[in-house]
Amino acid sequence: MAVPEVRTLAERVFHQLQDAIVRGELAPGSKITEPGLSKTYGISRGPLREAMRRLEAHRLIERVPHVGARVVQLSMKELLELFDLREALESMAARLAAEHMSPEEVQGLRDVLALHEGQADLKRGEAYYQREGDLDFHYCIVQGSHNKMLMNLLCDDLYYLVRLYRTQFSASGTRPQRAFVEHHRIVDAIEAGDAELAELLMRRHVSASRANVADRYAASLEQSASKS
Amino acid sequence: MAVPEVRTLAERVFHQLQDAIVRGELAPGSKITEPGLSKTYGISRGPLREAMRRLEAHRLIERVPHVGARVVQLSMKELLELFDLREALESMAARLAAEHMSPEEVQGLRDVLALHEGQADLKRGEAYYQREGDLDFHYCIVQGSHNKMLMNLLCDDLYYLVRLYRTQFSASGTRPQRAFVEHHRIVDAIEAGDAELAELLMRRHVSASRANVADRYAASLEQSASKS
DNA sequence: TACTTTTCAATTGTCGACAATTAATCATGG
DNA sequence: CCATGATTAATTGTCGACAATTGAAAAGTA
Repeated sequence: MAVPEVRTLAERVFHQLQDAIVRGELAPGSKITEPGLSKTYGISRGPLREAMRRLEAHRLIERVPHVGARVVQLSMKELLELFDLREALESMAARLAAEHMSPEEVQGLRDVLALHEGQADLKRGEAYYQREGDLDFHYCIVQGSHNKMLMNLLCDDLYYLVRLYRTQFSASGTRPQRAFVEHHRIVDAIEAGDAELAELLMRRHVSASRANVADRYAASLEQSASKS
Repeated sequence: MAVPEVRTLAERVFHQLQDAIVRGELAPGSKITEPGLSKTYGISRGPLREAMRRLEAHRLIERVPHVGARVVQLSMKELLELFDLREALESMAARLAAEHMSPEEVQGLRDVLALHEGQADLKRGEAYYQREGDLDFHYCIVQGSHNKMLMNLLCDDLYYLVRLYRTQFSASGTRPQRAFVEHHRIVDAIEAGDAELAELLMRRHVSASRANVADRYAASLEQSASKS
């Protein structure tokens, strides 16, 4: 993956903080203070504030004037809303990808799937790799849409939020295997240039993913209820 | 319209600059410098840079490290991409609105249309009010979706870009009248709770709007070609 | 004259200090 | 003992100055 050249301190700290949040080192909902981070990362508050502004723009932290900032914490309602957005946007991306992707790009997609499958064989049951690979797949399709606005929206804004909650509600049971199959069907449709089918399959794929998350959440609620 | 309370200098200047850009006072593509704006608005570069970061987040300006910032300038390709995004997102909003809007909210929508129609009678032919009213209408429906993520995306990010190019390629010919009718049909579908129809009508509505912009652009190209 | 190199002015990036606001602590009175 | 109000410590907002980088103008050479 091409690491973007970092030309300023603010930019470097932005990426460091982004990583820390997505990896869960900074827990969702936890408060972050400027003097604290300033000392942690060894920079003054100026560039730190710029980094925080960018995090706010990407919706990874929330700021209140004169009060402070805290790491974003999505409710289940909001997490499901996020999936609804993905359904609308990624199905559109799949349609555009089917219309505009070059043969080379399609081959790249197949490579991602192959790599992905190899990892799944190696680490069957470990959801972590599966989910990262899943996101790579979706990332490629968005790129294939050749729609700059859509790429910005999904890759720069929404996917970081998705990654944040990836570990918490990752796919379970037979879902990973089924997701594999769905991925292949989607690539088939794109390769065939069948825009309508690609759109439909992607819509169903994201919708199934959403349902899986909702089910796991409901299950976790029942479990915690039976304990008390 | 509820003006958000401004609690900091950076926030105030952010709104002032946002207005200046959307109203066209700062031309698309024009370069903006920190010392310049700092003197214009009578604040130091600290809060000004925060305001500029927020403008960048909303995609109203573009910054390059160590070089500077300039007001965003969409190519026709990007402008049409923006309409594609709206088509996907607003059709989704219309579907959700049909499912979740309360009778009071629907009445509010009707009020907007009535006000809108009165203005159109008063100022027939003046596209400015028409387009502002149009955006109000779309704004209301997004609110009616009750999807916070969707509201943020459309109202905070995309609509400012739409407003930027509203004057340049506003509806023409019989388009405003037809847009009126389409608006009413959409509200009818929402009031009837017909989510599928509302989604379809909104998709067509935005698509027609997009086609109108593309036509006007093609026409302006022909005109400038015949001149030279 | 055309091209390269050097210099320099302007702009952006960074820092530390001070002012304004907030939230928690503590004292006071009921 | 609880509630209310003042005090204070901590955090955020703002400012001006200095350092680093860039792009262009100026000087020098083939």
